[in-house]
Amino acid sequence: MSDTPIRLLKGTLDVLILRTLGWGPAHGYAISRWIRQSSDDDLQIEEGALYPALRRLEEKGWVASRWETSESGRDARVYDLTDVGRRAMRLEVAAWQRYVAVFARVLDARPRGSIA
Amino acid sequence: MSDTPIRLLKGTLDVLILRTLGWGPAHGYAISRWIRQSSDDDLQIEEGALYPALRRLEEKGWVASRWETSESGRDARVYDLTDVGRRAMRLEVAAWQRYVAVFARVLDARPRGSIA
DNA sequence: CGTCATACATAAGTGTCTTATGTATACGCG
DNA sequence: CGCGTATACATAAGACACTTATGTATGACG
Repeated sequence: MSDTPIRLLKGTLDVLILRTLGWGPAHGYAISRWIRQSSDDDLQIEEGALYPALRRLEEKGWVASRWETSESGRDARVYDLTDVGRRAMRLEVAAWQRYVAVFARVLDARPRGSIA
Repeated sequence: MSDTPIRLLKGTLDVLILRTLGWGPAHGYAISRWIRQSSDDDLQIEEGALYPALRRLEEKGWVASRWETSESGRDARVYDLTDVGRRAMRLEVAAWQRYVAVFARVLDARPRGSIA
């Protein structure tokens, strides 16, 4: 949409990945592509952020991975939400929405008189 | 509101400070208090985050500071938006809202079939 | 006169991002 | 057949902005 891709705020990538995997198993490249496409090219996930993030999620037990070979013969590591991960996804999405709501409260708040 | 204060996402503090100073000059402690109060105690700004952030904003030329002594005799460093800072505030608020909108697009997007 | 709220400051540690670099395969095209 | 592009993964180095911990100091209140 915009001319320049938006810079990711640190700590906000995991929920995007989790939500994406909520639609079904996918490999890293496909996750990245889905986020880019569904954001209308506003979000470009760098590989240097994506793969470490997938590792972290796997270490937390929220996703599981396995190597697969597609019909075309290409190898790819396919990620899938675990049961814990699916619950975490819902919690993380809710946490993000809470964050947004809290910010809206502060940004919209109007003081009576001086705040100092 | 919640039992535990929300953890700040990195990179999201500046816009809160700028918006707060948009209501008028204030010293650090008052900025922190205003953010806490207007967020209904959800956001607690740590001093280790606040003062470095104010320094950054001053180095960018978005805020200016001066030492003042209140009627009670206490010294405090009072911050105020510069003209550039006031424009930056509007841009930063808009950038945050854009970020939220982009995230909503991704989180709400529904694939047709598999994304992989 | 002790404790709490106010007020500022900085160092050390942490985590997650960007940038840069490397490897390797499939596919279309001329 | 050779070449560029898209696909696919991985990691190191660096930057940056938080948290945690610590320190100093004053005013107000009981």
